[in-house]
Amino acid sequence: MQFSKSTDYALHSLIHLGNSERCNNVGIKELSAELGVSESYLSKIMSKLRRDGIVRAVPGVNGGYELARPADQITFLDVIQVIEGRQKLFECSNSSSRQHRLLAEEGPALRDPKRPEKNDCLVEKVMYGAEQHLYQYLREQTVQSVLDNAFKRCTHGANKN
Amino acid sequence: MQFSKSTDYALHSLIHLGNSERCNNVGIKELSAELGVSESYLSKIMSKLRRDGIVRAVPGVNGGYELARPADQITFLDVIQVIEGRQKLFECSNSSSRQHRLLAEEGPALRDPKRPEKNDCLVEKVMYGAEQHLYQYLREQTVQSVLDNAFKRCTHGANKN
DNA sequence: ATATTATGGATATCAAAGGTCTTTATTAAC
DNA sequence: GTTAATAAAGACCTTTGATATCCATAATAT
Repeated sequence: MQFSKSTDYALHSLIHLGNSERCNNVGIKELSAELGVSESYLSKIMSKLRRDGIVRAVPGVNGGYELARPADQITFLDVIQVIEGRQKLFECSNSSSRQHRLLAEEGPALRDPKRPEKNDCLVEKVMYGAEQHLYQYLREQTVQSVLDNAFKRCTHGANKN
Repeated sequence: MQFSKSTDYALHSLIHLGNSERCNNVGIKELSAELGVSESYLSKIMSKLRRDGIVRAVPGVNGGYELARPADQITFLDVIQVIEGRQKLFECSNSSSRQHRLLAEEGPALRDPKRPEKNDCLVEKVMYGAEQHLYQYLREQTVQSVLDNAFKRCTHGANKN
């Protein structure tokens, strides 16, 4: 269970965009040189980010990418969900097994006839909690907060001058 | 980014073991029938759990598996780390890129010569935080707590009698 | 001894990640 | 208008990991 390299590339690209001057598009050449990834592969990732409204892109001479909204409104969760997809972190693969009938048994009379055997898996419930915890944290982390951290370290170092 | 089916199988198997009588081994036949997975595949997963000290196994007639320690001392994190491995959730793939030299630059004089360019990635730092949050939650969830939940629901339903 | 059960190795299959190349569409500058 | 630069999209390839099966071996109770 690991985040993909694509997520890595996407996050670093966005940080670079957030760090460069406003109203100044950054081309795929610059980005790919910056990250050490091929232009063709990185451009696929940027296209995904564009389709999801994270960045804007203009083709043509002097074209390139820029953030589609302020850096403090682009969360890590946004980026991760674009790149990794939006499936649940965990899905029980055998909801109809005997174990679930036993563990989830509350007496047939109590069963809601509208939701026959959905969401009965207690393991899934726990893991869904894990997902919510993780997502809450990732929602609080933004492109801007990373830039702020970097800046803090710079000025901290510059105090000596 | 999703947990594997193997993790699913492992967790459900452990819950079944925790739910069955003490001093009574459960064979791979019973487990695989319970979960609807092949014996050969599930046995590989159980072997992993055994090598990591989560379950005990005895071969031979009437052999099988049992929990190696009390169910409240087997956390979800334990199981996940055995099955999914212990790599970090996120590893920066380009720590030596220009971006990191820029963002992590605190002035050459401030650099710790012992740790030249390790752990300089701010994205990795954020994601490490995410990992710690997730792990903290998963450490609090045990095989026993799932069984308790199931039991609570049963007695709750049985109140009507 | 024999039947039963777990273990480990070899192998097969399939999907997804990671990556390249080519063609097309769009834009600025000349 | 032509051209050079740039993003977009699709076809394709390779590698890797998850999932799974099968067989031979070891251990154990009866």
